[in-house]
Amino acid sequence: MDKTIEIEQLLGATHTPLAKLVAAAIRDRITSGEFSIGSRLVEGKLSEELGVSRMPVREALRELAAEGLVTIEPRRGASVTAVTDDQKRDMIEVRATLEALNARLAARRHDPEQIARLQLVLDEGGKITETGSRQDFIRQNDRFHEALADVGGNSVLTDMMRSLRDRTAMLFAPTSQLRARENWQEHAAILRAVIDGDSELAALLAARHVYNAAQMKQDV
Amino acid sequence: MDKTIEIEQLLGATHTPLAKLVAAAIRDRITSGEFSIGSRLVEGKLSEELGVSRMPVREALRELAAEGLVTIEPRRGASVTAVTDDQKRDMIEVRATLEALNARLAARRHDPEQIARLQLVLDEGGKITETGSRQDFIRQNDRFHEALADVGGNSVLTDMMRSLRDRTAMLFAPTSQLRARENWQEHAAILRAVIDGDSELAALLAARHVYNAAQMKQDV
DNA sequence: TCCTCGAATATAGTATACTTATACCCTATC
DNA sequence: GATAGGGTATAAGTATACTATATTCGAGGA
Repeated sequence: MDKTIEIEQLLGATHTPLAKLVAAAIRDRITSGEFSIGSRLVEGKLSEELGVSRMPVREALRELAAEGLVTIEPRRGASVTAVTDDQKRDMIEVRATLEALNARLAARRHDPEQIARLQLVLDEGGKITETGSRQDFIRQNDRFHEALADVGGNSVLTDMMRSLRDRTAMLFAPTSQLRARENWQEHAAILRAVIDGDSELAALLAARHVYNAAQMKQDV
Repeated sequence: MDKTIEIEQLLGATHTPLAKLVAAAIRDRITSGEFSIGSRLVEGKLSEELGVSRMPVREALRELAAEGLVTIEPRRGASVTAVTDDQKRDMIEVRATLEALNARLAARRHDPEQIARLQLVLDEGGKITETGSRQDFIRQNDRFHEALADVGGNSVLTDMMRSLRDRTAMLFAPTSQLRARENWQEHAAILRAVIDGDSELAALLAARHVYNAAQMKQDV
């Protein structure tokens, strides 16, 4: 039972609540595809596998339900959320709108220090796009969006965008080296608009960026 | 202990999980101001008061934390979320943007059946504004926004708007009969734009409506 | 007098045990 | 042979008991 040992070590090292670690473990297994869409997540099974009691597992499942990754039906238990095509469209639509708002705010606030940090992330990402692994790219992509959210400076918006990013992670995985490069060029264009203080352009580019990354036709 | 009896009755009547009922009870006490901002919500105390064990209370607190109503610090427990002025501004900004998006979508989709239902809610609300209690008004207001979200037809958006509505409930309580009447006139104007299929006007009115309800200057 | 260290208490985190509801399967009857 | 009803098994909901950590208050020394 590797997972058990792993969690116990983590428990010893950190003071993080078990539920958080369990949630992370389950989240991993879902995003990696080990738990396929619609499969049931039984509290007892998971608690045995992870070597903890049912309570932390239960809490973790509720947490993941709040994130939208799992669905809980009363007296029926938890299962991996099945995302319909409609819901995908909905999420992307909202995400595009929120990213646009954030880009607009970022261009307006125009905080030099945070923009410098964003520039740094962008430059790093340029290299990673060429040489790094897929995993590295995804992580750096996340960093860029997080940094851009910081420039925007709206904490509520930041949280919501992060949540949506997590929930759409599977949909947005870059399909090719070409798409990864395009993706990063779009980031650069957004940053330029932010630096220029061109809020409308920044908003437009950010929205379009989401649709492009989702490889969907934008019907606005 | 009235609350205890109340909950037990509900438990007998419905098959809703206790945690849901507990969450509702705590939510009520927070929004009604009985639990003031920043006050600690101790699991043991609440479980005693409500006549249930700590587990449902614990789950309820996590649920409320996910909604943003309470804040949980590891090993420190839960407290009523203190919302800073900055965060209020942030929430209103995001809410205005999302309501605008929804109104735009509603005007585009233009579903006659759902629009008819919305019209019904609007008409009812007109009467309540004049004769009903403050509580009735708040409930009807909620119904209108929920119905408008249905017309928009984006489920993800609907959930997010509901969450934001809950979190900003205190900020939006109508301060006067005059404001309540204005509020309802704004609703009527939004509906008209939706019926006309004028998506841009609907979006503009919806955003402005949020800022007006929050009694904030709109700086867009 | 104030600061620091430690012990006691309060409270969150976790485990285990018990209760209740749901689902599935088997049997009996039509 | 099919369907309805009951019984059993499985898993969620809830309670209680135990453990670990944080905070508070008091005592002792600087």
